[in-house]
Amino acid sequence: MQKNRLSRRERERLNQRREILDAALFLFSKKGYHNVSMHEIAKKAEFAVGTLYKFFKNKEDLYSSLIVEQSDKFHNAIIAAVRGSENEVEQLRNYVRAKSMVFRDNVDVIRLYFTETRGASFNVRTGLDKSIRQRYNNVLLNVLAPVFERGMKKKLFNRIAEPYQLAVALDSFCNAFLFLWLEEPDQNPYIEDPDIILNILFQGLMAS
Amino acid sequence: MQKNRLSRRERERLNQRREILDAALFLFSKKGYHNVSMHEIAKKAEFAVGTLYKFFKNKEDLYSSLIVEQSDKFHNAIIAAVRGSENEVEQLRNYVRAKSMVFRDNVDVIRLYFTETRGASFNVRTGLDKSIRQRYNNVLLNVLAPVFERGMKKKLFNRIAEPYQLAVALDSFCNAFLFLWLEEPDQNPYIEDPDIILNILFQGLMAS
Amino acid sequence: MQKNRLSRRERERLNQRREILDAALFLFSKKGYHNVSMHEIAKKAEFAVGTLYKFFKNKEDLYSSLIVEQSDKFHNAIIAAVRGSENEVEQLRNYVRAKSMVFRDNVDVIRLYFTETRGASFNVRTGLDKSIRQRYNNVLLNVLAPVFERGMKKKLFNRIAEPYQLAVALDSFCNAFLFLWLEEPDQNPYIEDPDIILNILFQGLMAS
Amino acid sequence: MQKNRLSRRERERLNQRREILDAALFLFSKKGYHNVSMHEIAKKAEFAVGTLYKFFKNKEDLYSSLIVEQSDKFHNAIIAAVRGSENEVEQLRNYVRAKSMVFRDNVDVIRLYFTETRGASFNVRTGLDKSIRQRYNNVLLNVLAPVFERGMKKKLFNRIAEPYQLAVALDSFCNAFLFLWLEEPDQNPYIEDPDIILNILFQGLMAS
DNA sequence: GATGAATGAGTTTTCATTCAT
DNA sequence: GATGAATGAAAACTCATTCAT
Repeated sequence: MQKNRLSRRERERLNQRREILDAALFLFSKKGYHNVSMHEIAKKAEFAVGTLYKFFKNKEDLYSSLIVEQSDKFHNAIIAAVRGSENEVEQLRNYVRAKSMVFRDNVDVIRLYFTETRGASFNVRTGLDKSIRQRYNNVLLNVLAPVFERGMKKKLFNRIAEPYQLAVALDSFCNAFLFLWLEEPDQNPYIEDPDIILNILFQGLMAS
Repeated sequence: MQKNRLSRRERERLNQRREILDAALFLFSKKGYHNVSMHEIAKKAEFAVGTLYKFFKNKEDLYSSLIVEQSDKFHNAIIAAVRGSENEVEQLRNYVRAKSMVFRDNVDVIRLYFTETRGASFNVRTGLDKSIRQRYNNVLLNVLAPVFERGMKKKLFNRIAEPYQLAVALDSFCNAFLFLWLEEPDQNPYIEDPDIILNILFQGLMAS
Repeated sequence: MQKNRLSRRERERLNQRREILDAALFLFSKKGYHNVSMHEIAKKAEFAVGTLYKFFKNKEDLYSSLIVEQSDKFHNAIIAAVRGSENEVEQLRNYVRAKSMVFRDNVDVIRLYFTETRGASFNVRTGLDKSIRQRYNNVLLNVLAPVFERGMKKKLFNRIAEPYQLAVALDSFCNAFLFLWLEEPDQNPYIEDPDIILNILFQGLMAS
Repeated sequence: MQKNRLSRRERERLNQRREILDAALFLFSKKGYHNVSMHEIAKKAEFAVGTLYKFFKNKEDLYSSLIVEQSDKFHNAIIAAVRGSENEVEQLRNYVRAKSMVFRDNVDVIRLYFTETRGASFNVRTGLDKSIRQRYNNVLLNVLAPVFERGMKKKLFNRIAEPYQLAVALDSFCNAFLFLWLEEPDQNPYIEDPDIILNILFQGLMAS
């Protein structure tokens, strides 16, 4: 039997933290950092304001924790997806598919996430944005780029550019097309079929 | 024919508006919407706070005007660049080159711009973000996509995807690579040579 | 005609400052620093809270200004009184008389003042207490002690102790007796007749 | 005769109370009533906050108990010192000596004590200050004044003032000079030699 | 009896906006 | 038309006190 069971106390605390973060996520993603007050979060989470401060040093800390947690969730889902296959082409498909899922299942958070990665994050004093950008860059560098690298070694892919550049390119594709989908889900079916996105890259990439 | 000359009054007003927007731009791009006060802007622009409200309905309006103005500047520069050539390949090069220039010359504003286009714009209640996204989409749709369209008609390009999709793809490339440059200007030389960016797309695109 | 007239604006501002300080003085002296809120002061002074912050950086600053101002008023009154005579014995009488007046006319502030000079001032982070103690020490050192010094030189006084020590002694007398009066005004008539206080010191001091 | 031994229970409780008061004393004397939280005291005393409320009704009560206890300790030490001799002159010396000791050995608490006796005690709603002032007045009235009274009867002292007035005078001397010592211990050696303080009073007091 | 998590009233401070001058 | 003093709602955060375990 597994031993890493938490005490009831600890489990309860974790649950409460969860509930606070969920409430905060809901509100932040709907109204943005500066338009959500701690009282609002407390009310939504059904706690007293003071309780929030037992879990998080201050508003900034709460927000950071939230963003880091969500980012990690996203990144991990993507990493897992890529590792779910041995075949490089399939790995790329999985990558696109996983990103699509993340977009689809987290519609409301995704804009928040992009504010911190692509946009101007003036919400928190600490370089939260930079830290998350770096975390994500690691995904590109250590997970996606190697797929291209291996594919090239196996002569599956033409070396039309450096692996890291291709990683950046594919990722940017996904973001761009998925944002289109975000805007008008009906007209842009990229979420259904990863190949729509991959095709453009593959034309030059695939060794005939 | 009446020259569309403005009265001294009008010119003065426009100048003042200009100065307010410049001050606001400087401050917003440095500290973000919520960390800049109207007093700060007034002081920087050397006007009284009350005066700001003669030109802009409120803080939101001032911010919107600023973003719209900057966006238009960016978009116009890009459109002009594309129209600077007759040749489709050259037009794509100009596109990339123009985007690079915009990034390079507006480093501080560019993040602000992306907050409103890619990230989560919670600064203003009105759908400023949506409006700007649409404006930019028009650039892709009416300026960049036709380049691909014409190139295909002329058999310069393979029809590896729909023109609009290619436009989105190329644009996302530019953004992604230019962001890398933003992060570490020294290691990422994309700004100097547009072909680094174009190459990936061209591999499959160019008719052999 | 005198030229140091202030503009109407400046006079008004000074008046407002005055009104704020008066309200604050009333409340602080009645309830103490920590038991008075900025809202309370604002209400009493009939201003909006925000206005208080136009005049004072923060609560601490408001309090400091108040205490420094009152202390200076007290000190100046005492200094002026001593300088009001040429005769050393009369100067000592004036000193006691002036202290009595200060106590009598500022009953409510006097405790506040002593909190900062004798007691433990934890109200303000800056060493306000030390600064005021030093200011007062200057009064003893530069105003009262010289009276004893001169009196000794003129053979009016016996040198029963160092001038500064006598200054400290006389002052402590005054405080002690005046506090008794503060406690039970009716039974302790020290305020009326300075000689009651001076007598004890004079017994040994006066050259027969 | 029943030995007034306490049960183990009671002794334990007293010990705990002691530890709480010690922790509180340390913190209050360092930071002042309003800058110390109950949690801080609980932590320092190594109890849960709730436990503090078993011993003291509330923060105010805890503070009052502390001040009263300390005051009594001071007063008793002084009373005992005076009673340590039969000779009136020696009794006055003992008084000064005992006050010096109290100051020297309780440097950190002494300011707190004076806040409650001389300054403005706004910490507690109840008239703690008044009650302590009265207790101390009893020391002057019932212990120190009688020394002067007896000395006068024995013709040791001149009747230069009423005994109670002399008591107040001597006490105020001590306080004033000991505060000087508190400020600058090196330059003011009053603690070493009680006669430095007594001399001024003695000049007129002592029957030649 | 002891604990310490939870509470929420109350505090200081900021800042967009107005309007008398 | 320009000014900037005045406003007061609203925010983040603290902490004495309670009470279920």
